[in-house]
Amino acid sequence: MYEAANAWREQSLIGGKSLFDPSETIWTPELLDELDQKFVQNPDESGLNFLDKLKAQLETATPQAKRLMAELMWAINLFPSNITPARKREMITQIWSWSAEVLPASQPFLVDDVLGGIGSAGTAFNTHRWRELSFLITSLRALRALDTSIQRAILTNGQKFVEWLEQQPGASNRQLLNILPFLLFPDEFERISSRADKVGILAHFSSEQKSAWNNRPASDLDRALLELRRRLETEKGELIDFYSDDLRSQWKPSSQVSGKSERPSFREVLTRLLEAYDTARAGPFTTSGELGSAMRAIKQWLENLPPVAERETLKVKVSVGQGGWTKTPWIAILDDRLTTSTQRGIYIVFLISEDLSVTYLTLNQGMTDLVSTMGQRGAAEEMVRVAEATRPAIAEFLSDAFILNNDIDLKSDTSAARNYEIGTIAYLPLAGDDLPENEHVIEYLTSLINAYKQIVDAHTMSDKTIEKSVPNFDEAPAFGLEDALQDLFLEREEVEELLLLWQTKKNVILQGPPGVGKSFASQRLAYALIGAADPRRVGYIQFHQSYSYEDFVQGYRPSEEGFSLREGKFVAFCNRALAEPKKRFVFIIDEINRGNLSRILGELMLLIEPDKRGSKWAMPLAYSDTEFHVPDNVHLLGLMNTADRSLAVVDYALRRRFAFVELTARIHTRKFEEVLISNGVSGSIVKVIQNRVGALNATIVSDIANLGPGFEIGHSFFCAAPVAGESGEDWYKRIVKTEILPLLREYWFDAPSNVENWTQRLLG
DNA sequence: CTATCAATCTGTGGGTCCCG
DNA sequence: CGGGACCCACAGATTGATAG
Repeated sequence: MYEAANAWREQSLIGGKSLFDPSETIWTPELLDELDQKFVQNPDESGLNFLDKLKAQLETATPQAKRLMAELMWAINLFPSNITPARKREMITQIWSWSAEVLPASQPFLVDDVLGGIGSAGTAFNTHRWRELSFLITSLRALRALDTSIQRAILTNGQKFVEWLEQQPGASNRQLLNILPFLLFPDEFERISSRADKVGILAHFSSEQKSAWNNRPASDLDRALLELRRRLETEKGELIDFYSDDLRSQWKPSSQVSGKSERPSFREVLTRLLEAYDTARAGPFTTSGELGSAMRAIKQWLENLPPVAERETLKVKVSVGQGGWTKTPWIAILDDRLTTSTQRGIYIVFLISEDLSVTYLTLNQGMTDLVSTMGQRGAAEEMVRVAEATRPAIAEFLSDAFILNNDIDLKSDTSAARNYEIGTIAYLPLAGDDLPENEHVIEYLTSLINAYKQIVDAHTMSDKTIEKSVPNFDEAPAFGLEDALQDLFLEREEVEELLLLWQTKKNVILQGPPGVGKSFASQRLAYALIGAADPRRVGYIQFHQSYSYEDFVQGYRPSEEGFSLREGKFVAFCNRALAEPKKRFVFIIDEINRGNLSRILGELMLLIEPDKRGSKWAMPLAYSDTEFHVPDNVHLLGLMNTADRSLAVVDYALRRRFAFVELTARIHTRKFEEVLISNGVSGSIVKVIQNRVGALNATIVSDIANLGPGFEIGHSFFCAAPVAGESGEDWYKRIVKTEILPLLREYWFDAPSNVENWTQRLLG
């Protein structure tokens, strides 16, 4: 590419010869004047595409002028990488062909290597192509009017070139003003086509503001950039690229969303979408106007929903059709680690029935890909198989309102609708005229996203590639002590001891202050105990004040035909464990101290004891006659926050049935240092954390009257890496301000001076 | 019912221009 | 100075139509 650019300079700009056919001299003032007449002075405002208009404009031009136009087109297309080489070739040969001459075959200047492009010029370069082309023609005409020796000087000296080019009429805002100097003098100019980016880089790395740089001529910017590049390269000792992820995040921070307006209700945004769609589908397909805004509105609503917003990998897509109206509009939430398209994989999707009477919130599967590989029938079977394998793994994460089958009716006869119906794993119908309140929608979605996360985790942990697209729970990968140790802050002996204790006592409680990684550890320990990273065999619930026996064991729930007896989460889990007695199962109860244990467990209080497992202890449950027991292969893991003062003293019943394991803050361990360093935090910041937070913890521990060891600040607050572009110091301050200080205010709510004092000490 | 296709969309850009 | 409008090219997505 650089060679081609150089050849262009020597052969055409200086020599005046045609690039593709050097026997002819076409880069002449006369031909440039002709193109100026036909093209620059003769704009075509009609609605045709660029090439058609150009053809008409050049209708009466000489063959030489047409060939020159083809080569000009070549020149302005040398830089952009956002236009494919094939497209570039097509345009160039087409223009050349208007001259009634075939482009000599096997052009070295038209191969992919030359036309592949060197940097994106963005859409504007295409949109404003006519401006760029006019600018090039005008400038070259001006160049030719100069003395030959001056022409030569300009074309061989980068500084002279840019100073001359920026003087040409219409130069401001032309991307060629950035592109041409780089093409001809790649060592002196940046590979940047945008003035805005140049200004952005300079403003970031210098003391001058954007506005100051904006007022400078292009040559100043380029000189300053060259200096900057040399300085940075000396500092870093390696070549730099301003568009490398590392540097780019520094000078071009991603735009942040401003959450200014009040959040509308889900009911409003969905109703608005339905009404706009209903109105629009009477006419020809288009998503402009009200329908488009309604689609954007619901997309934004979902994107800003906390459980979606806090997971970067979740993407929202909305569709009402493509080319034609779909009978089944949908709004999907996809995790891009599993799938980026509704054509494959598992995802969350709202499906709207054709008559708009009902919207189903579903967990569903992409079908298009499957159909293309295994045919309609095979795909249908596969989807049913996947749905059946997935349901048990997610059941306990889903809100009770969900129904775990594919019995939905989209009231449409299209194949798309039928495939959605077949692929449904779980669903929740929302009646169009009676949509739930925001809080309920959020609750449903949160539980569904939680369930979805299990599937994605199983998928990513099993290290299967997307082609398999569906997690295979039957082949959950082995997970052993070593795997657990990799991520945990615990010593080998501690974990071995814990696992041994857990195997014999069956029930363990992990307790500790906030931020010691209890939740994180619980999953790894569970996998280590069962020997496989198999989410199907790990249950999880979180207790709260209103958690009840009915939720946990069994109870009557409202259903279509009045009330029906339903299994609680734990009983359902035990029944699954019963079916596979050779395998271990783990049930995790987060915040176990927040629920009223004897009220929630009822008679199970007795049955969970390690020596009361097995069928001989089976007894009927409160609401039914069938006998129940907790199988031997079910292990319980409770999580308890020792700094939670909202609860009463842990009662004796709990003490007697669970073994207690204490997790402590591990700020002074080598592991802690390693994790932080690998996150890009400097050693000095690590020392600062260890000193200051260590001192704080010492104070907390010694404050026996109010606090004590159970209130220490845990290490995991600092285990999240700095965000892109954030310095180690900013990161530390952010964690302190957003995580640690709020906690301290709670701890010392009656001693604000303590908080004040520690705010100073922590922030230095 | 299935397989394939044509038509037309959206998403995504290292974009600019212009308004408030 | 932020944000919307602009509306090109490409790649890929989506869906109804059509033929088998």
